[in-house]
Amino acid sequence: MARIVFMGTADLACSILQALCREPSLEIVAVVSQPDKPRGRDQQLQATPVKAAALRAGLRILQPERARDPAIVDELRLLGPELIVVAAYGQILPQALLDIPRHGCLNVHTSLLPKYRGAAPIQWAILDGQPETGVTIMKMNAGLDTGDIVSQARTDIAPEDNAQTLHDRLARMGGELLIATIPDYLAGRITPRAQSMDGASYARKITREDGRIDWNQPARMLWNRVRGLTPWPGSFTFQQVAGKPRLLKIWSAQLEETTGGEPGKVLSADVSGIVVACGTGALRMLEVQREGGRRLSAKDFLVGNPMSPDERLG
RNA sequence: CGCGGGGUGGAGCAGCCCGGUAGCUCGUCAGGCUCAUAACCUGAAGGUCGUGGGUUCAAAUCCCGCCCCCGCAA
Repeated sequence: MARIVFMGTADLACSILQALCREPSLEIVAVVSQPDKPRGRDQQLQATPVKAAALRAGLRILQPERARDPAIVDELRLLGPELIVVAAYGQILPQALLDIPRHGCLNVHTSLLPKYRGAAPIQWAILDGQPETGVTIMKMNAGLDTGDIVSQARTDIAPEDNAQTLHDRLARMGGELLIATIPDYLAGRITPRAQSMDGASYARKITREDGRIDWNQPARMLWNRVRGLTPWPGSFTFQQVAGKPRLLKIWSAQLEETTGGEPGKVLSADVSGIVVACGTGALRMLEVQREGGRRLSAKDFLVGNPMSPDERLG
């Protein structure tokens, strides 16, 4: 049995951890996750998804404030792992930590490296309108997602995909690929190859403001924005209600070939959706949610929240 | 106690501030009209107004507790 330490924090990492747990040839000697943080409406301390999963699995949990803390590096060294697997951990790991396992550290990254290194590869792949993306297993080095590639798997980005569906698919693929890769990797049957110099890009963190819809942009870009930022942070616009702007989140939409009308103008609003003019083309909003309200189909939304053609959103 | 919105027939909302016959749009059912329709007309069914208590002659409406949903923030 190979002794393994797992490091991860977000939901994605849970899927990876669970895949590792199902593998009888691996022994997970410890799980490292970020400290509990205030979350939710009440700002209460909450365990990270990975910590919760590790607790259920009865695994040993470490939650250092900083991974570069010498104390935690020493503690991990004492555990004597042959391999460390990292997924969506959220901190840069120091060389001293990377050097601990005999076989180094493997990272599961949800993009086809060297494209979309960094924090939000799934969202940016959709935002950029990429036809495909994938998952990469790499041998970590001190850089940000710059390690040598061990294995990759790709998948098409479908029109129906959003950041959630793609995330879930890549999480599953990542777990499967990792399980398939580890035996060969540990046996030395895989030679990691360096990432190509060109084609590299960086997927910076998404912020709430990225969700703001600018109706002057082409419909296709806004469509990608809606899909790429669902479910978090979500894209949003504003509707003027009684002279005050009211937040309106857009959960799903379709591209509309219709043209004409000033950007932001409502072209039609009925059971088939709310069509809004964009810089180029139009966007048909299918599911929306106003502040304080729940997520509704355009049909249900319009019943109690009238929206008239000529109205201007933004 | 981080800020804020909300829980009213099956769905979405109005009514609450200024207590006194529960309203609107949609859906459902029945009938009619139409070549036809997510169309139109007529009629009908369907609600302990989240929950517990209080104030009052009278509470969806005012006061207090509790549960649940959601936006911001993280």
